[in-house]
Amino acid sequence: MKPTIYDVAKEANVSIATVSKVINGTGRIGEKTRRKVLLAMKELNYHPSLVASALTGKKTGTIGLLIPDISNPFYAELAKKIEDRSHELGLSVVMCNTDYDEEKEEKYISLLIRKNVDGVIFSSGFKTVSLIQDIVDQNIPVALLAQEIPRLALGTVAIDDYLGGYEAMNHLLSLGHKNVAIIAENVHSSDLRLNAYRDALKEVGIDVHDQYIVRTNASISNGKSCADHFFNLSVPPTAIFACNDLLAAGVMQMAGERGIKVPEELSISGFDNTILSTSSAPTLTTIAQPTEEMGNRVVDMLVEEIQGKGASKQRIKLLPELIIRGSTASPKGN
Amino acid sequence: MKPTIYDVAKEANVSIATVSKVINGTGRIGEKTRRKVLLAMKELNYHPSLVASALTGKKTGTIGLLIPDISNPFYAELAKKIEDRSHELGLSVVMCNTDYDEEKEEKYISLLIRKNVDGVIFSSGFKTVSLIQDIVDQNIPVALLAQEIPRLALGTVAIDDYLGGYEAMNHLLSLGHKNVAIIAENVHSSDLRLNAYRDALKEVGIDVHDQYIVRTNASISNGKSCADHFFNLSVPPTAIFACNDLLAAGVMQMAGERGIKVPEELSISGFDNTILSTSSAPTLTTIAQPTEEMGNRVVDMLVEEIQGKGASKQRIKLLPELIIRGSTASPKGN
DNA sequence: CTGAAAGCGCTAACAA
DNA sequence: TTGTTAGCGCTTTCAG
Repeated sequence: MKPTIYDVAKEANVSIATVSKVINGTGRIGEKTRRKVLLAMKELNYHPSLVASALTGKKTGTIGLLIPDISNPFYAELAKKIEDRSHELGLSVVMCNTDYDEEKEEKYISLLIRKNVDGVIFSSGFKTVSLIQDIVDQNIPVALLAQEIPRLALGTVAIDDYLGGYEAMNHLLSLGHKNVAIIAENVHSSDLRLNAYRDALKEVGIDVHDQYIVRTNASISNGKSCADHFFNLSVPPTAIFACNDLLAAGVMQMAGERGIKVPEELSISGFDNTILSTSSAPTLTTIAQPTEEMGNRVVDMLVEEIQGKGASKQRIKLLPELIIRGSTASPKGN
Repeated sequence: MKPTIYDVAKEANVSIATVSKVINGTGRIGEKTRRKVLLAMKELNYHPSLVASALTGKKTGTIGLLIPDISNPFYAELAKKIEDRSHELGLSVVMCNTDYDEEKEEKYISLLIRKNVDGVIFSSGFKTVSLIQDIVDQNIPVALLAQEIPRLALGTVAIDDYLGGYEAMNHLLSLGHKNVAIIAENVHSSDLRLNAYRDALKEVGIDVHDQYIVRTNASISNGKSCADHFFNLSVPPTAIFACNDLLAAGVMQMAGERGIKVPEELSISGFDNTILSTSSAPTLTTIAQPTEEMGNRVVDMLVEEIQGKGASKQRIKLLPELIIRGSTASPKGN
């Protein structure tokens, strides 16, 4: 069996209270006894049980991370930063991949509550907002990432999606494109990017055509089929704004398959600035999200909540940045 | 405060033992009481604490996943499959991103022990083998993924790396390449791929030149610098076998920067068949690992260990598959 | 400076 | 069928 605090106490000839104190550095302990105890712990290869200490009211040192799809490079990057920062702060993270599936979301929420996690980070793409309320009701600190929920007073770290959308559109329009399509996601952030899309078009006096607007879930294959749809229109767009790099990669692939040259015949802008945007050819013009800062700040925000100290809740909006690469150019004959 | 089993018992006018029984479906409970209890649980929005039940000797329902870099698409994919399967089986997974850092490895091992996880999956890239022994000593079930450790009698799911390396080399050589370089990783699986590299060359009577062999860590930028190194040789290789897609992507980028045409002037083979291999242009010839099956089987294997039933430990070697795409061709003048 | 003892929320005999 | 009770391993007063 795994050694317990009793074993250590016996080995060191002290009481369990004493052992507990040296483990936690609480109370005053004589240098000799401390050594004795430390030694006994080494000897027995003792690892204090977090389960037991959690039961006595201490924190579990665990946070939950709800993320829609870890195989999307953007989320993978975010997860990595979150994990990094959490680890620095001595927290471990339970990865909850929801696959945009409400049932999984629900199961995970319940699980996290039962696990007594210290807090949870909800990342973009969360469908069932009412579930978040469930967790808030349990007095479990929550932080929102890359997703703002207007009606919930929760600490949030996000980027300005409207601005990001506007930057992408502005770039495309200033290159001279008139027929610009958009592939948006079925999540809130895409609503804002879509608003920017519409506003940007109106601003330069271009009508918004519904046939140029499509919504889907993030994946390369969906990007391909949406592109295919656009290419089949009687007046195909000369530029496509894909609301994430995965979709953009799909568009680029389909363009390749149809023999459509990028950027000569078709300009493409992605969103997220993932690893995909530099590994494609041509490289992808995209909107960068500061994943590292987002990850750090959301963890820090959550930890502050957990420790109950400090700053009142806030919504932090970081600014996206347009990264111009090889997939965008002026339309032919411009 | 969060409701406890006592609150539920009081609300339902029964004892806590009864409540416990209906929660776990153990013992025999009258239909009426069961309903009463269930109702009380709903009313109070009660979630049984896993922490408490874990302390009484039950499983924690948690496994640890040690992975070197979740932002590497191959690992992200693997993590996703593992998470999927675990979730199906009612397990949650603590993500431990080690960054190939021995200190992090060590901290995580200790953490997982303290957390009383039911088992842990060590994925390729684990440096400090002795640490694995630590966890085995604690009687915590372990499964190895994509990484075989010859001296440890542990359940393992991996691919046949030698075969994978051989397939890649065989493809390159049969295209007529004579000067083939390799970029290997600093992990065990690359040893095997490197062996295959050497054997394949010898088989066709080509000398193995050390200048064509480089080892590094997986990243695009390392791929670029290794490629740069090769391009500067007096006799640059006409083909490069990169031991993973990240490195291959780097090679492709550097080739682009130097104006070297792929595949006309340089053939590239990757390894892993990640999302990168289809999003690049040209698309990348690579060796596919069956991530889904690997993920499923390693989880199943671990669970069997945990449940103590069944099959003796085994090493499962799945077979890799060569995927020929656009980045390889016969060398010029062949 | 050190130890005894009362819980934390739940499970699992054992009684009733 | 239901309840009583003794722990699980640890923290934390409160005494000594």
